[in-house]
Amino acid sequence: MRQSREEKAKTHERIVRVASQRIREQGLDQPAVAEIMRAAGLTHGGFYKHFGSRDDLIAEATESALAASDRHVHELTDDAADPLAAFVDWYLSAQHRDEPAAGCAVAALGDDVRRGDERLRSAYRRQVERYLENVERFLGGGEDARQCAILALSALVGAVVLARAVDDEALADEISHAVGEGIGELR
Amino acid sequence: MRQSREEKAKTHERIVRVASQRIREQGLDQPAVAEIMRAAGLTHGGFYKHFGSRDDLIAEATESALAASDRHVHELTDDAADPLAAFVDWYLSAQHRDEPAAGCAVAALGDDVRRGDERLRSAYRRQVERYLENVERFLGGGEDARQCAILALSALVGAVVLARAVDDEALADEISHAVGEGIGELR
DNA sequence: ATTATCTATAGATCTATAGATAATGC
DNA sequence: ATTATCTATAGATCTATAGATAATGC
Repeated sequence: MRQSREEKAKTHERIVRVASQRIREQGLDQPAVAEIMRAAGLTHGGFYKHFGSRDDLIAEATESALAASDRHVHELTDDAADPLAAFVDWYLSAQHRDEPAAGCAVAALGDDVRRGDERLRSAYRRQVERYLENVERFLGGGEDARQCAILALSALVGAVVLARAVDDEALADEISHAVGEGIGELR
Repeated sequence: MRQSREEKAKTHERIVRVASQRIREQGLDQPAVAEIMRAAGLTHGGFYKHFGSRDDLIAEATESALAASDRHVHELTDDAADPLAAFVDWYLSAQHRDEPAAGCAVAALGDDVRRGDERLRSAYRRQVERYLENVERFLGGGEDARQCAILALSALVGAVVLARAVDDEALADEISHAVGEGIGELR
């Protein structure tokens, strides 16, 4: 059953990708090693030839999930006529709200990262800073652009956290809509 | 070692109070029954005379934590000259940021409640609605007061989630300050 | 007699490791 | 010969239960 080194590297990446989705959906503590390996098409025994510990995988998967957010922002906005609108519309969309596994790790993992170690919190901060740089640029870089960017990002993250947690889709829609309107009026 | 019924009711409340602090600090999954009981000054064996299951305690503790937020808002604002400022200043304070165990459960448990059952998500929604009613009232109840209240609450929750998760106190302070300024300009 | 709490433990689950298997690459 | 993955399991931890203990309240 042994595979080549190239195959092993692909396997490693597949485990990380599966884990980065699972942690956004279930949190950092919930997905078991065996479950992640099964989802990656493997048994749990080989896990420790890829990672020193479960914590190592979780850290790598968290970093991967956060980096994916940054790539996604650039894909959405690099060629957009209105990059701020493109970013905000995605962030507040029902699809993003309903698919945390494929969405922003800053919104999906905030509470978990707070309780995590330095590596997790540092990666989280770096993605927050990248978001702020992007939103500041979208806003045109005026005098209070950074303050506006912080307000906008906080409102976006809060809106997604609230919209996902409440058990009322009409309220979730109302929150997303109101925050979208509010951010539109910031510039 | 047996105690009276009145004592038992007090014990029950003490377990719930301890649990409501632990879950805000550590999340819904982390604190073990034995750990909560130890923190309440008991052994784990008696737990199931108080609660049908661990999930029952977590649900009761979540409801208790959310209700505590509502009481706290009223204590802060009922006699305040500027209720909105009193609420926002508390919410964005370094003390609130640094003591999640005693703070707002909407910010501390958003990601966890999303993954939780109907009872948790319903209690969460009710507290979100109570927050919105209060903030709407603080804003004077104008035409777009509800939309402003949603924007303000989202920004507050997002700011606390971000400020707690990043590993840079200067950035955390900057986030809190910027969101406070931004909300001040809403009215 | 009842019952609130305690000690002890069964059963389940999870991380991590040991040793076997089989394909790679010298 | 090396090593990527597999099967099997040790050791730790957690929920939930069983039975013992001792204070309450009829």
